[in-house]
Amino acid sequence: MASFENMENRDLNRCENCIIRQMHSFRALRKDELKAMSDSKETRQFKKGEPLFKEGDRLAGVFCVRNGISKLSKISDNGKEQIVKLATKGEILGQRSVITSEQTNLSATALEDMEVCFIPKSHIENSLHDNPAFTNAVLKHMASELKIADDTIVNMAQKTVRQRLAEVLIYLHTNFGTDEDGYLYLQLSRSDIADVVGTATELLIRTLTNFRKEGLIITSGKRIKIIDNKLLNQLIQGHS
Amino acid sequence: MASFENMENRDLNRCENCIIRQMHSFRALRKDELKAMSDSKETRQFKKGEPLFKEGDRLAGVFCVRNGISKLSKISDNGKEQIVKLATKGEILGQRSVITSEQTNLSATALEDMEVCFIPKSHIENSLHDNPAFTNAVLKHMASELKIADDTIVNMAQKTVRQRLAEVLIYLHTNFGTDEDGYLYLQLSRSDIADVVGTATELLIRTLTNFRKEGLIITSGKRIKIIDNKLLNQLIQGHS
DNA sequence: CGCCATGTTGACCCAATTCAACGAGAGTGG
DNA sequence: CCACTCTCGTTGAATTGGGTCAACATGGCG
Repeated sequence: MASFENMENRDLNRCENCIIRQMHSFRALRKDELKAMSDSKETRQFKKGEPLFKEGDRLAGVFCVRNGISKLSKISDNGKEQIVKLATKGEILGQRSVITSEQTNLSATALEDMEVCFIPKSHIENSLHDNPAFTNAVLKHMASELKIADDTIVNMAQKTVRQRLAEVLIYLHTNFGTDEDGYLYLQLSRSDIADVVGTATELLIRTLTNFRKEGLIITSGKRIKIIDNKLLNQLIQGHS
Repeated sequence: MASFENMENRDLNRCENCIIRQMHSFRALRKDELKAMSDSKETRQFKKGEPLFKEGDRLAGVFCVRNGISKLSKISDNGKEQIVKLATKGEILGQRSVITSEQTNLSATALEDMEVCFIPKSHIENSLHDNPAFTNAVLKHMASELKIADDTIVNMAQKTVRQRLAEVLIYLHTNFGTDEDGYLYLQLSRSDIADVVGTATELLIRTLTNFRKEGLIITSGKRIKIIDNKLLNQLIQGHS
């Protein structure tokens, strides 16, 4: 019996032991909540390019990313895609729409092969109902998401494509890191980068070319390596 | 004694009786919480143009708008102001930064003479700590703010000034209504409208002029009247 | 080997910013 | 009361930034 419990404790597929949990509001869940969650959760695989859900879907639960990266995006009225956020290991997707009991506002698509836990929404609802610590943690998280979103609004409205690209490159660098050669780990397609920046693919490529000519970056195929972090950072602020 | 209590109940300056309260998450507060809040709240007046707080301030509490309208804005790195949100009667300002115990991310400025209740943050913190219904209400509210912000990101990134202006006009119409002549009640300055739309004042004015020529709106001084709501709405979506 | 998706470049056009000038109304002080 | 200034609205014209279309390269991948 003791050894059985031990085994269970070591099982990394159990939410109780999931390292991912440490990274976000699920940290505030009690043991019993985690156990129940773990018993009814479902692990799913998504291949690169597959949608986790689409804008307007009604979700029966939330997705907890164990591995891989996904984009959260929306098609604007004039038909162009805008990527609002990149979500990676440890992030919860679909939380917002479960909280408000609405349809999802954004689509989620795998940018790499992904491993994702699907957690039925009843668990979230129950915990929101009777675990104030959890609710508070979620609230804090949502508050900082809102801050980021507000800042993004200002950037989109006021900055040039050049500045926004510089910002995105640094974001990709600090959040997803580099491979052994110093190239950005996350290899987005040119058109995905354009959709993050909020511009056309052609202009995105031209701006990348400029950066290369100015010695700010090096490219090798689709891979990008940041050379002059400092100048890139200056770019974001002052005009030039 | 009985008559005294009666008087107190009718006193509209008491949070317990404040009509504003019905409009938002404060509805979820208990009577005792409201009483305590009411005893330590402070009513303040702000004149048109005065700041309630500035980006980067540390707030000792939140502001509950009783009357008047304010803008929440931020100066971008290249020095231009972007208005992120207009807040009116019944809205709570500074809530986000109190929740995350951070400096404010946005500045708040009165666009009209305002009457505002200042509520020390301890009340919010206490209620978040021991009134789950309140926390949930705040969470829901923040979740829908986040949705709005995400949509704004997409609009800013993908729509033209013409489309964004159409959107803002309709927003002003539906949220703040019109005077008896059908003109928009909220008379923003041209440069404030430009700061909401995210463009230069000159272009804003030109776009307004185009709308006038096309019979979509009428202007009289700074006042604006929407004539063709339908066409304006179509504009926002399809290109034209 | 050839196909299809993705990356790249050129040229053109429209959208948006910027600088400059001017007019009109709202105080304000003489 | 007028002249003054200040801010705000408005218009013109020049310039830059960004979007679009079309052509072509490149590079996995069946």
